[in-house]
Amino acid sequence: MSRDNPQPLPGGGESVETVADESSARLDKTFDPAHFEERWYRTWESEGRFQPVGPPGSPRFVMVIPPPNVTGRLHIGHAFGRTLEDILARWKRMLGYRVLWVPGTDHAGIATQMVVEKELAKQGIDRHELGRQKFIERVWAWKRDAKDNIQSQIRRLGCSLDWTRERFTLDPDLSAAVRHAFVRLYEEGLIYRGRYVVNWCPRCETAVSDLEVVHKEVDGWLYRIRYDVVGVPSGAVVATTRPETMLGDTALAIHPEDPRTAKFRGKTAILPIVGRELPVIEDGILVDREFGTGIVKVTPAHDANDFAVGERHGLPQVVVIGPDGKMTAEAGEYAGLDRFEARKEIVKRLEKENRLLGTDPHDYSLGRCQRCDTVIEPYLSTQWFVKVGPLAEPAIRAVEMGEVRFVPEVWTKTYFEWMRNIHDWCISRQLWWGHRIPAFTCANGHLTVSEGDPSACSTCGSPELEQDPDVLDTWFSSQLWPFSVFGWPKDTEDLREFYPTDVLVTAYDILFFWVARMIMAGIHFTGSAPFSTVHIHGLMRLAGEKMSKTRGNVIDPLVAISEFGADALRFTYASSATSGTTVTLERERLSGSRNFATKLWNAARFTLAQLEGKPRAETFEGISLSMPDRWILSRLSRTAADVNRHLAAFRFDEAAASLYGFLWHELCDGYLEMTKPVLSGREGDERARETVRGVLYRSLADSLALLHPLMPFLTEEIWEKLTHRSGTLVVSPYPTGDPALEDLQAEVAIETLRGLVTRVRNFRSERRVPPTEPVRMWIDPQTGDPVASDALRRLEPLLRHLARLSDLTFGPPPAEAQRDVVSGVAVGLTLPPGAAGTDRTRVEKTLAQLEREVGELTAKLRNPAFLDKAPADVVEKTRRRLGELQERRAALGSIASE
RNA sequence: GGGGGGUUAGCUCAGCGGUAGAGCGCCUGCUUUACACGCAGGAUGUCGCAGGUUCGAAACCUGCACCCCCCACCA
Repeated sequence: MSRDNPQPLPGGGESVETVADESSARLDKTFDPAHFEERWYRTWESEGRFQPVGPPGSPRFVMVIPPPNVTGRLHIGHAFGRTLEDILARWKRMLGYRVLWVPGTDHAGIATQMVVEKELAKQGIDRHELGRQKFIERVWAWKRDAKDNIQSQIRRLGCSLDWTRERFTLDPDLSAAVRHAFVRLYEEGLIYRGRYVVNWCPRCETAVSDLEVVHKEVDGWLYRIRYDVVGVPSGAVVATTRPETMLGDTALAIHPEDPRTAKFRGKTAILPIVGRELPVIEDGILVDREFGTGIVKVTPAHDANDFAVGERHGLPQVVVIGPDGKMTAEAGEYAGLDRFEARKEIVKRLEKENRLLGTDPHDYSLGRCQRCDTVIEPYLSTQWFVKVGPLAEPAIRAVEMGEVRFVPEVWTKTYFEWMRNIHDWCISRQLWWGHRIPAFTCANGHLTVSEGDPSACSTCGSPELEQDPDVLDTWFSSQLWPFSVFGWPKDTEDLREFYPTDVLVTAYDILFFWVARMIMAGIHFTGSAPFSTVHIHGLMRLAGEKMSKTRGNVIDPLVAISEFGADALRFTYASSATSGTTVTLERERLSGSRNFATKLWNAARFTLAQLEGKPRAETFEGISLSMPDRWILSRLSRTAADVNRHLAAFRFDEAAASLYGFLWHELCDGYLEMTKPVLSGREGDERARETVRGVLYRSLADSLALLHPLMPFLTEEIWEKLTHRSGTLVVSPYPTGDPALEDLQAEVAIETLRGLVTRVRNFRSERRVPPTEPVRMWIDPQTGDPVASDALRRLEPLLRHLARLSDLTFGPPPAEAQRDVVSGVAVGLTLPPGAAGTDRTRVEKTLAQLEREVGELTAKLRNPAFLDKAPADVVEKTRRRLGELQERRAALGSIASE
């Protein structure tokens, strides 16, 4: 089935296929989701189904989409999260909530800039040739395409987002929110500018935050180098993993209380190669007495620790590695060399000068750029920072007080760990794509930070102002997303009505990048946490391998949709959504979901064919329902209750499993087969048929409704044929279970019936009896649950039909019968004379197992401690079970001992 | 260095104090008029290892082993 050319359809929502009445209730014989998926999406959207309905102030359910980056297309992991959100949105909508789910995209500063740079590089263009203005225009063009792609992908998935409220982090109003937030934090002293050693990517040529540095353990070397010290003939031996930085050394440091290094106190060392004099300083914070030689070289411009030491001791900062990762003029003869080349050269030189005393294997963690994997360089530069501590405190409290809760709960601890050890956040980026920092410098060097573009310096009034060329970390704007989409900082109606939101769904990889910062920003700027529940799902893996863009194994959800259908992909997501940190997407599971969709389709075809043009019971009150009717309605009600419970607990996997089990194994395998004798006219009267039709209708209708959040397209398509109403399932009431329909007696009776049927089939199978061969069955009416036994008499025709019995007798079985006990009911089965005999090995195997279990339970019941301490119901249950096992053993034993 | 998670059927995973489960795969039958993307039946688990708590442990506790994440400014 080709999904590439969806049927062209006339625009507008009412565009449903116009077919004559007679066949309008029929479904195509073959199930092809391509025939209706896109059509239904257009219908829903054009009818405004995704916009909040109901009066403002009525119970609402609000989510904002985690805005996808406009770097390219969505992968299978994004589609996973959006599917979970859509399940919640559709579920809540059907429950009658005023649902709003806000769509949008993120400009994703560094990521998008890199993608476009790469694109340009293919054409041999460097961004610097284009210049800032022209380059940004190119990025905007890229953004438009990417946004369109993402939007169409999300639509194909079926996500019920209110597209009339779509936002982009660089939209004018969202940009205004960013400037407002920046200025406010600046004025509160929570944003500051300063010259510090920051994480610098020499390839991206920008500063990055701590979170954007990925640490990996490497097998490295520790170089031991001898520095001459005036007045100490032996010199000082220092150890370093980065010899190239020694050119920037401006001191040696010792611990003030370390006797080993006391002789260096107050001395002056000579920096090898360079010849610079280095004071020996004493610093108890930097120097660990336990480690190495007890002497540390201090390089304030190339190490964050050394920088702090330099500040404490007023040391000069000598920058020897430039922003491009090449040695600077300060590096003398090494100027222009790449930092790693320089390391080799310097090591060679030290060896030659006999200063390299040794290289020891040394494992350490090396930071790399999250985006390009380049080794991060600690680099001294002027940057903007957020002082995070004061913001973190209330955000920690909000989670402690339960104002925000994580599901699953394990993530709470991770959140606390990070928040309680939080560091200031470097927010300036030396990029072109993003929000320009609203800071201006005048000709006299004064700084003006302003929400609007200022016309004059706030200090000296100079009109010559230059805006800071840097942009903000993309997460600075993302953290405002849950309220900036509603118009903050303006006091808009939307903000009042839809903020704070209810649920945020995201993967754990952006817990710190985004979730934690949203909580901080939300509380700080609006006074409320931006959501009450955060559902954290695992990262999507594809059949065992980790999925990442760099590995190139990113799969476009559209590929999966075209092969299996959107509903199948969604159902697979739901049923795979276990609480672990990784979620595996298996091809086999996709085809399983597709099969499930087909199953439902065919069950619906059967049902529709039965209902077509015939009367059915509209209500079940005051009419007599058969045991199977009562059973399926009871199971339907319980399933509805289960599904609601599971969705409320974010257990999408359990919800999917409940629906799968009910629809396939109870409705299809069970009830549909039970109705056939009645529907075909072989059993029952017209009134019974009307009742069955009514139950079928109700079962299918409720199943469709229950399944709709998971499989919206298919269910809506069938719903239309079933109810003759177009596009209404999306807003139909969600079944929550009807206690009046729950019927324990019917469930016990039918389960017993099904057990008996299975026993007969199993009997045939083990004797290799073809279905045409007659099998006789006896049921001992004295045994089993009295209600069930009584019901079985009335179910006799059904039992005969399902088990294909030639004869069924209520009475003690003859001696030659194969006896057994099923759900407490004693039965006997016989074959016509001359048929194959008992399968001894099988019976004996079962007997052996029974023997073992009987032994275990007997011992348990002989144990006084058990009788004394276990709850009475457990003891009673054990007794009953032992009784059943013994009965079964006796029944089976009678034939085994023949 | 700190923290978290995992180890259950061939595979992917539920279960988290009272008889070991699902889906897929596997084996055996099947023109049972909705469905072979199906129907029916079946096999398969010292629940990582060792102790402990308990009448009772896959589940709780303590070690151990192996895997996977995250955080971290020890030269």
